[in-house]
Amino acid sequence: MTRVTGARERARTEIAESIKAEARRQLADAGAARLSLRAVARELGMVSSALYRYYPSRDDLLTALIIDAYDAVGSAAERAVAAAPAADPVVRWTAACHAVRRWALAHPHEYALIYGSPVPGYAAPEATTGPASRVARALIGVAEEAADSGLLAPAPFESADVLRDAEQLVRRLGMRLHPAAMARLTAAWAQLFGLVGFEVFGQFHDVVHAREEFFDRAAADLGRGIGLRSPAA
Amino acid sequence: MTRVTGARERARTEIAESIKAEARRQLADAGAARLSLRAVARELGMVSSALYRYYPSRDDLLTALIIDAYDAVGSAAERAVAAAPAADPVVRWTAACHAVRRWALAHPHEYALIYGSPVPGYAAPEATTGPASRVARALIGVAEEAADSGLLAPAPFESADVLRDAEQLVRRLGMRLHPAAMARLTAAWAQLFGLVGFEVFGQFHDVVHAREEFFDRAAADLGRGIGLRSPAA
DNA sequence: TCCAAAGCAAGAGCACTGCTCTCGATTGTG
DNA sequence: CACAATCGAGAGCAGTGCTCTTGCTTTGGA
Repeated sequence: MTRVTGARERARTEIAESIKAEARRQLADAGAARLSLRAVARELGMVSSALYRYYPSRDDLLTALIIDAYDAVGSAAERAVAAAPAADPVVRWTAACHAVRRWALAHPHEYALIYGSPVPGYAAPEATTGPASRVARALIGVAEEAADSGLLAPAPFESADVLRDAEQLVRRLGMRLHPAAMARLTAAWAQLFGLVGFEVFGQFHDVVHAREEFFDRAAADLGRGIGLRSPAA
Repeated sequence: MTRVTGARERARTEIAESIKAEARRQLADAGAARLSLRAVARELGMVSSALYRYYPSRDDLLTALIIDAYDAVGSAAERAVAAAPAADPVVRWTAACHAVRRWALAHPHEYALIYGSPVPGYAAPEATTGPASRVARALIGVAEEAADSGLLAPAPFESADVLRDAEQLVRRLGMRLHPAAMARLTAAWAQLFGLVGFEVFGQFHDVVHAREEFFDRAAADLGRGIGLRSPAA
């Protein structure tokens, strides 16, 4: 895959990469709104106009950061699921949830970039949709395995339209979860980010102090809500 | 309450109000990031430096808008609860949820301002905490009434620390809900805004199409999850 | 090997931003 | 009436994203 490339091309991707790295540093420091192309260029010892050779606009640079961020949470969730014991779907589910939360707390500004208010006038390009679904795929994977082991209780979702949406979605993602379960999982997916977002964005300030425990219980309930069951001991 | 005030003072609050109104218009149009003091001043026929007599900084103007936004969602939720039939807590709960969702969809940028990523370097002043809790209070009210009518099933929350947080919170808000119920409600509260936020911020694009129905079921499940029960027919 | 073409950094410049400061004019009050 | 507080206007500062032009360097083909 790693084709041999000319010196120029190699230098180009290298510079583009260090621009992104510096941008990510500033993003982590001060947030997306304060990310300045000029400051990035300055820090890299180049003039601001030179930077436009690598990223045609601020939005393009942000898009690159967005894709990386989606990949980072996604892979964190995947790794957490892979590392969790295969036997108990509820444990696997909460492991994925905790991974998302941990990543979000460790990278609040990157989290805000992808799950917070969208940047003004910014439309997510197609390129982001793939990485954006990695967390969802990980969660769906847990539910599918549970279903295979007979540990996914049937939980109906009484709406033909919603079930149709769910079926379409499962097909598009190339997965095989039952539509009703998929519909409930979609809700749980959104609700998970409600929990994480409130904590990251400070809405739990002076409201919840025992946050890890609170989240753990809430996440487990979320998993049980979509029908996940622990194996009988 | 409405004290008689001098002409100057009256003019002052009037101007401050029209600044806020124009700012809200621009916020609704383009989002918080694109809200420009200079543009507001321009639209009002004044010079930008004059505006600083009324709002010492952009953040102060934003704070005023934030308070108004919290009040707007809060009152929408309160009115929805008041208008819903008193007999069925689940219906009352979902009515509040729908009110929040409707308001959010109608005012996406204001929603983003209060429940999206916090503006960089902006710390919510004390003055916002009151209005910020109105939605939560409305939801808690529904749960309390349900408990009074015997329609709140006991739903434990197995964590002493979390229960202590919940108890503290209930006391601070001057309410009387059972701590375990409060803990679950806190989670449901955050999850509700997960559902709403994902829809408003476009995360449901190409994922959920039957959104009203989807939300309705999810919100009802949320209510049942904290123990709300419909009265036996 | 030579040369045109493409890629690149640099600088100047445009229109915009939040914010500060100063300077007169206006206003309400002692 | 006089004085002090308040106010609007303007200039100005430092910063932003982005464009365009000017030369220099690297590259690939004749």
